Amino acid sequence: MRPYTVGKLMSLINRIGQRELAEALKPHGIGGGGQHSYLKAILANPGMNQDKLTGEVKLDKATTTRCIQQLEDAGYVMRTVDTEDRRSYRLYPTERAIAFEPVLQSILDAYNRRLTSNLSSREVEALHALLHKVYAGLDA
Amino acid sequence: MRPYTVGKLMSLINRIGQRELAEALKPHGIGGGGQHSYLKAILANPGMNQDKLTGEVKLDKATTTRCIQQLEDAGYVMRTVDTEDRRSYRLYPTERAIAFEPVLQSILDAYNRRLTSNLSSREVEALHALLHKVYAGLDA
DNA sequence: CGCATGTGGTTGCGGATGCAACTAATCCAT
DNA sequence: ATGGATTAGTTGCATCCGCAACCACATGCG
Repeated sequence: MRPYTVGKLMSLINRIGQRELAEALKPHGIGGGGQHSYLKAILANPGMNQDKLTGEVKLDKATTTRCIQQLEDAGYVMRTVDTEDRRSYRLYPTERAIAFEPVLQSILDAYNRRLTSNLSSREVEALHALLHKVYAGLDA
Repeated sequence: MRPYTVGKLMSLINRIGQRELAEALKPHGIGGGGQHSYLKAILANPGMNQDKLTGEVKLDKATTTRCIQQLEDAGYVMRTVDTEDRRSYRLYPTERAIAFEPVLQSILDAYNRRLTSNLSSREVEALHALLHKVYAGLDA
């Protein structure tokens, strides 16, 4: 009675969800994938360099380079060379990004609500805790 | 330090998991992504055409074309033109695929066990049920 | 019949992402 | 200090995937 495994379900949910989220962000000039994660991290922690950011977002540093490039082109992020270490950049949100933050948050909230629209708040909590455990197991 | 959202957790888990699964399948000439899903579906239901298969696996029909192509090249799948409808192919597992089935199943089982290695069997059940609900909500 | 419509499958294109190789700057041990 | 590791970031290449345009065959309606 279980047509799909846990792995397959996550794969399906994720693919559908990512597409919907990308669709919601597109009108704001923000591409799909991790871009919104990067922007959120920069808003929460201005001045970070790309390496730290890569660690926050848990993607590849090459992906970081490309997403930051796109966010910069879209006018959400500014990069300045770090005078302490001229290999690295310090990343800051632009005015546009700061003004956009509440909108971004509302889009992400709506997305997470949609993901869990079939679940009671107790179930959401349970799912969250279980996924945390799963992730902790993989990370090790 | 804010915790990850449900959406982000699924994204993280899925990315790590897909990579590991692809790694486990590579020695057998099976690429990552949905390829194993297609092979499993063909083994379970020989003679299907690609359209039905696309529905089973829930991916795009273009992706089906490419994955079947790869499975055929790797010697796991044979295609014969359907004499009833010459537009479509009937898909069959090769001897190699049939011999491989138990191995494939063990790899997928190991993957799902690894995903849930931090969870009790009761928790696995709960996670499974919750993901089903989430998926049902998205599908609608 | 014959053309319009529908359907199975393929291909072109673009986006996302990881790995590996590379550049430039920094750090460290001698 | 100086050469070898290390580190921040970039780029090339490969894979995966969806959408849309397209082709060939099938079906249905007049």
